[in-house]
Amino acid sequence: MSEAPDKFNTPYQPQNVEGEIYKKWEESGFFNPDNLPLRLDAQGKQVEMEPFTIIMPPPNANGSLHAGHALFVTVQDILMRFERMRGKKTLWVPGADHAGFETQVVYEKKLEKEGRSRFEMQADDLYKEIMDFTLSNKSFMEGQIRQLGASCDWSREVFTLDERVIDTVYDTFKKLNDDGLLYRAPRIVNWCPKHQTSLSNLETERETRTDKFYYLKYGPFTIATARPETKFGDKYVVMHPDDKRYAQYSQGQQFELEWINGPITATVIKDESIDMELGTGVMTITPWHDPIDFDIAKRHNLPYEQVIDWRGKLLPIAGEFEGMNIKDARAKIVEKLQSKGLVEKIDETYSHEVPVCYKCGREIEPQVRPQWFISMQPLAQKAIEAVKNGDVRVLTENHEKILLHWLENIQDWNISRQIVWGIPIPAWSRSTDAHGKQSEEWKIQVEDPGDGWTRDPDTFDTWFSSGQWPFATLGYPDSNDFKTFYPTSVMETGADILFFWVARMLMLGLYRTGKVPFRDIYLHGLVRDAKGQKMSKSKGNVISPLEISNEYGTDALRMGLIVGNTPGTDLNLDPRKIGAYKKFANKIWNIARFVLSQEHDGEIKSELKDEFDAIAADVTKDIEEYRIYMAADKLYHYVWDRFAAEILEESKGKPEYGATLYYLLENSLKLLHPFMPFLTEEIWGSLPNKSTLLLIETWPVNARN
RNA sequence: GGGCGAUUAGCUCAGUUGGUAGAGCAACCCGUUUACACCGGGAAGGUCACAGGUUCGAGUCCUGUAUCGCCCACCA
Repeated sequence: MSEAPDKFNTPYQPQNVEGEIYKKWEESGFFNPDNLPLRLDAQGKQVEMEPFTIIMPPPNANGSLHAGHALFVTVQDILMRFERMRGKKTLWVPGADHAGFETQVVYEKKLEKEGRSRFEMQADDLYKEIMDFTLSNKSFMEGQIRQLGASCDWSREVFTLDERVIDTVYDTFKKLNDDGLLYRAPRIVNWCPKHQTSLSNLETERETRTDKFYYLKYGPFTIATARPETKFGDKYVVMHPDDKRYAQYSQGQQFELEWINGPITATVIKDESIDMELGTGVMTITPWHDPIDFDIAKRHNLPYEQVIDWRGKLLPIAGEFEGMNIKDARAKIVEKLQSKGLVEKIDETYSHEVPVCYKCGREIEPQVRPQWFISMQPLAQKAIEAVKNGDVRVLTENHEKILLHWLENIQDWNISRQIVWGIPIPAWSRSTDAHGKQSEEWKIQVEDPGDGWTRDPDTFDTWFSSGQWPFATLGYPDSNDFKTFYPTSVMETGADILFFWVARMLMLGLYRTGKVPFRDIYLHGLVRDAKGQKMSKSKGNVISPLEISNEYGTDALRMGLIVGNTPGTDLNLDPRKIGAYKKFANKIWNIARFVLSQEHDGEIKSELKDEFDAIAADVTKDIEEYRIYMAADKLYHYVWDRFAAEILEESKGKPEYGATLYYLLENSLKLLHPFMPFLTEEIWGSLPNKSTLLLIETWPVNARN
C-alpha cells in the first residue's frame, strides 16, 4: 500500500492553499503568452500556436469587486485555462477603469460625508484627490482579482488613463473630426442639476409619475402642461396644420394676451409634429427646456431663451419668481395664474414618464448647451453589417436582436461631460469677429494653439474611451501585440452594458481598425441574491464574492457561479449552492486521498477509459460552444456519481484497478482545472512524477481543428 | 408607444439538433463494515402556465391567450 501525503488526513482547506498556488502560477510566468512552453508535433517540429485573446472588462477602480465581477472573472478564466491547456497562445489583458462619472459620483458622496463639495474646489485639486483615491482602489481590486484565480497577464495590465490609451482616444477624436463625423452644436442635453453635467440618453432612466396636468388659458387657446414653471417665455403657440378646430388661425398670425407676468404678444405656428388627440391639440413651446419644442423652434427658426438655470432655479425672465427652486415655484405660479383666472381646469391624475438621473434619481432638466456630438449612423451601419454577415457572433440570439434593434435606431452621441474626472477634451476655441458677426472658431488638438485660445473645460464620456479599449490596450496600430492578438477572441461582459460598451466597442473598433474588435460576444446576466432580488446596498442583500471565497473557497464560488447559469440570463447566487460545491471540492480531495493510497500498477481498463474519453470529448465540445454551465455540471456528476460512487467502490480490494484509478484521477483533474483551478493544482502537486504545473498541462482531448 | 424574454418538483433553476422529465436546497426513512458525516443507501415529489396546430413522437417547433419581467423611446 502507498500512503497519501499527510495533508489529505484533514478535509480540504482552501484558505490554506489558494494564496500559495496563485503565487506559484504568477511566478511561473505562464500567464504571459510569451513564456508559454512551445508545443511540438509528432515529428518534433514546433507547432504554430494559434492566439486566443480576451480583454478583461476593466473593473471600476472605485470600490470592492461585486458578484458580477466574480462571474466574469470565472467565465473568462475558464475559457483562458481551457485554451491554454489546448496549446493556444493565450493572452488575457487585465485592466482598471477610472470610470469617469461613476467614480466622481462615488467621490462626491465621500466629500459630502466630510462636509465638502466639489463645487468649492479647484479642478486640479479635485482631480488629484480622485486620482489618489482611484489608484489605491485599483491596487486593492487587483488583489481581489487574484483571489478569484484570474490567470491574466499582469505584465500587460492597462489603466484607462495610461498615456497610450489617452493618445489613442485623442487620435480617434481627431479622425472623427477630419471625417466629418464630429460636430459641436447647441442641442438639448440631459442635464442633471445635482451633478452639474450633461448625460447621454443611456445615463438616464425613466420614472412613471402621476402629476397634475394644468389646462391654462393662453389668449383664445387652452394649452395643457405639467410644467407651468417653464412657461414664462412661451411666445409661440403651435397646432397641427390640419386641425379643423384651429383652421381660422394662420401661420405667423399674432395676438395679444395676458400671461403670468403681464401682457405679451404671441405668434401662431403650424407644425405637423403636433398630436391633435393630446390635450387640446395646441401647445406653447419652451425650446430651451424641451426636446420636442427645441426641434419645432429649429424648424421654424424661432428664438429660444433659458428659463431655468443650471442648478434648477428660475432666471430673471420669471420676474417675481426669479431665484426660486422650480419645485417650490410651481405651486406659487399656479396660484398666481388662478388669481388671474387663467387656469381652466386641473387634471389630478395625469400619468407620465419623466427622465431621471440614473445615479441620483433627480429629474433631468433638459437644457440647451453646446456639446460635442458624434454622428452615429455611419458607424452603426458598419456594425450592423458585421453582425449580419457573421464577422461578430452574439450569444445569445435574443441579444443579437436587441443589439441590432438599438443600432438600427441609433441617435447621435453626446460625448461631453462637465466633470473633472476624465480625459480632457483636446479642443480649443476663440471667438472671432468677422464682418461684425460674432462667431466661435474651434481647433481639435492637444497643444495650446496660442494667444486668445481657450481650452474646452469638459472631459470625455468615459464610454467614449472605453469604447476603444480592445485596440487601445493592444497598442494599435503598430505593436506586435496588436498584430498578433487583434481581433480578440471573445468579449465576455454583462448584458446590462451591451449598449454602453459592447456596441460602442464594435462601432469604434470597426471605425479605427477596419476589423471587428472581437469574434464572439458572450453576455452574462445580472447576479441576484438567493431570492432573485437585485442586490443593493439599501436592501442590505449584497453578497460579497470575496467573503464567499473566504468561507467556501474560490473553487466552490466559481462552480456556484457557473453551474445552471446560462448565458444572457440572470443568476441567483445562493450561498447554500456554493456550500454544495464546497462539499464537491472535499469529495475530489478524498478521491485523491484514496487513489494515492493505491499502487498504480496494472493495465488501464479500456472500457473505463473509453467511457471517460467520451465524457471528456463531450465536455470539450460544451466549452468550445460556450455551454460551460453544462460542462461543469457533467463533470460534477461524472466525478461524484460515476467515478467516486461506482468505480472507486468497485475497485476496493482489487489492486489491478490501480493504473485505471490514476488515469481517471489525472485526467479528471485536467478537465476540472479550468473550473476549480486551486484544488486541482494542489492535488496535482501531490501526484507522483509531476514536476510541471497543471496550469500548462495538455488538455486530454485534441483541439477540433 | 416599440422591442426582447420568462412560465418545468415545496424553493431556486438546468434540460445543446424534437425521441418515455433533471440538479442544488428543503422535507421523509435507514445507515458511523478504514477515501470522504463537507458521507453512504433508500423512498417521495411535476397533466413541463393555458388552448390549438405540425409530427410516428413536442418541455423542445408554429399560432393564440393569460400572468410576470427586462430593455428602448423627445408625447406637450
